Amino acid sequence: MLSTATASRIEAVEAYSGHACYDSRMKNAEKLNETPASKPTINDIARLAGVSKKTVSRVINRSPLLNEDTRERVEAVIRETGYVPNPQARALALGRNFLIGLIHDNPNAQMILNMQQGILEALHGTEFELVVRPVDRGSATMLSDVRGFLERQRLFGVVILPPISENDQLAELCDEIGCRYVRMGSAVLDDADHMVASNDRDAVVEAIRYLISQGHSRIGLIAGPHGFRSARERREGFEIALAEAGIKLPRSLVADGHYTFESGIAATDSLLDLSPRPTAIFACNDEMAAGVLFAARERGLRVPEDLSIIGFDDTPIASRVWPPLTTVRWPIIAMGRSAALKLISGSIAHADEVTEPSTFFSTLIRRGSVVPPAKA
Amino acid sequence: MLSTATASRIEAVEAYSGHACYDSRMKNAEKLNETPASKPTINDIARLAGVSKKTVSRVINRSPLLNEDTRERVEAVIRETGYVPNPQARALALGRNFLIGLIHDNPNAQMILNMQQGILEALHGTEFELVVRPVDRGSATMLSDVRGFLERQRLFGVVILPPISENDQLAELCDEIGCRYVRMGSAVLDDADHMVASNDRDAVVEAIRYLISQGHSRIGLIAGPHGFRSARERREGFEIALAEAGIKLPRSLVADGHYTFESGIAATDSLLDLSPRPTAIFACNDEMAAGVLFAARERGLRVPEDLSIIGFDDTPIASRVWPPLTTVRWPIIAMGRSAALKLISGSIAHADEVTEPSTFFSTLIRRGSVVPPAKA
DNA sequence: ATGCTAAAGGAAACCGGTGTCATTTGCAAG
DNA sequence: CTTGCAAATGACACCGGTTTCCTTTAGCAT
Repeated sequence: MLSTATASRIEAVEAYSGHACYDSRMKNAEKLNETPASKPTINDIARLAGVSKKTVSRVINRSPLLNEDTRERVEAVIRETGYVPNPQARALALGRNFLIGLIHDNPNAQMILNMQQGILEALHGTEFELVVRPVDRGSATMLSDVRGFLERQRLFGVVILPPISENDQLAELCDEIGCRYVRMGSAVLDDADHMVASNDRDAVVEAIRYLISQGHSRIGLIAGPHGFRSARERREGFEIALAEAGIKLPRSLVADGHYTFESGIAATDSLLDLSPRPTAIFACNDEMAAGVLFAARERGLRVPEDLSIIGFDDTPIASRVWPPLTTVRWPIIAMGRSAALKLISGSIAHADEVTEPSTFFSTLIRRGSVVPPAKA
Repeated sequence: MLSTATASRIEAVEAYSGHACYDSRMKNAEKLNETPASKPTINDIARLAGVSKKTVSRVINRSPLLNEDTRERVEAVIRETGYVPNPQARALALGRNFLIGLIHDNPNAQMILNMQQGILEALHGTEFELVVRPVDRGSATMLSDVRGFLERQRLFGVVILPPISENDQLAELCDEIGCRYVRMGSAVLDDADHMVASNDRDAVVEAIRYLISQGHSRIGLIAGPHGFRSARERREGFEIALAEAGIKLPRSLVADGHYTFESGIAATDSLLDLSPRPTAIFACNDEMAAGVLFAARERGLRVPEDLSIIGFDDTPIASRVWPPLTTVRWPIIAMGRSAALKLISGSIAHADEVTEPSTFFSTLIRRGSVVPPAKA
């Protein structure tokens, strides 16, 4: 008798040391347990419906092998009790979670958040939740970090955002672990089941054609960072459009950028030092385009009269500066939604035969930053 | 014998109907299972170390009741095998997940993302993951949505972002369910364990004092939406600063805004229609301050010569417009980190006695959008 | 030596689902 | 009237941890 009391005390200490969280809320939780209102389990449903656990499980999972009467009886009990299956138990039994991971290494907040929004729209009403996971592309342990994350959490699948999505090793890792994945990108990087792409190159061709149609021929380019697929695609679009118009430009009209505001300023400074200077600049993203505007103002240049500007992404900044920037909009939210649907289709009821598109098209948004060049 | 084969086929159908996901990757997963490399479980560790499951569990949970020899032996096996406890099994046994939820209803992408960054910094290296959950504050089912989310997922805790954090019912709901929570806010809304606050009011007092010190006395205010605590705090700061300087302004110098760019433009239009018009405008966030700048430009006003502007938040837009905006910066990332640490401290090893601050201080960032007013 | 206690560790139940396999029942064919 | 087979359902083990409770062992006073 005494030894029993002792043992209890011991284990109390043990528990305390384990996860020390004895605050006031614990008491509330205990009270909750006392009430009969604690959540019903599959056993409760089985008992109330007079069937076995397995039958309830079959109802939950829409097994076609059930008698209609049984199904309806169980469903009635489920409705009455408000029963919801415990996702942790399901995850354990299935060896797989109902979590979708979002892996990104991108500095563009708006892009990530729009992507999240699109994914969450697709996940809404399903049992899936979204887990975010930023990674450090520079880190030597990046791959093993992600591996640990995927293996430990046993995610259902992941959406990988650019630019880290361009890393083929990451995709291979997912394959190896058996984790579904969808990569977002500026061009087709993988097969249709694993990829959602925008057509950056075509969009840039359209943008540059527009500049040319307005009479520009000395057009500067602020490129994206080396090694980024989006940077390559956008630059190729630039070159294609010039080539088809028969315009040949000196190498000096192409400046390097890093997709940052500051790099946009620096690149613009070098471009505007040229003589004759360009009458228009295409920056490979809006951050840099905002830098172009900023740098132009610092020099007292008027935009668009003295310099036309086009950006890429249609982030909020593009419409908030003065003048608002002409830019390329790509359907981030729709792409996020599509990526998530690709992952979970087959696991959700109403998604029979829905094939999500893999390529999305961007559009040129014409605002006030482009006019014909001043007569020289 | 035949009936066995039949049953197998039946259950195969059953499984198919349940979660239909028979693609090529399934095969990979099966192959993985065949390899001996499949993840070790607590049973493997127990066997290899020659102890019981419970002892391994005690090692994992740092029970003080263990013999040092035993602990070291088990830890050695854990290291060798690279064993990591299965979070799903733990979640099931403990009745609680190792997931931190982020509940928000905010349109400000940069704020949410910075907050995520701060939280993830705190979570890094722990077993916790971050699950994001946007809610619709207008929706009638908001509370029951969140309830379902919390109960189903059995989250360890949640961080609630403004403005939804100001909803007391939400906090009560967390209490009732027994889910830890921390609310972020512009003023103290709850006790120190459940709250991380910035001092918006004081920050605005400082900003307005600065305008006054520059010689401004006709200062317009673009307020935030009714019902937002941050809007109230910032407005009070405005009034306090004017009162202490003995400045009395007509009611017409206060315009309503909704924290959006467009509402900033509209409010500015009404303020600049006044005669005499204000020489400075304080907008309660940067989005609206950008709207002020935009609207001023549309009228051909020079900023800052004809109109000084101060914003609030120091979002990227503040430094990317021309002229860059003087604004108030609050330490979002640090606050996010602190919120997460408040939640998990006690459950992580190295967090003994660390008490996280509950109030954070904002600073005025002086850029180019404020100069003394032109002599009238 | 004996008895008592505390420390250390193990056996088995449990968390709430799913998978495997067996059983019951109904019905058509032989 | 069996026999054979499919449909419907159930019993039970299992997923990988934690908790409860019990046993073994060692140390110490009597």
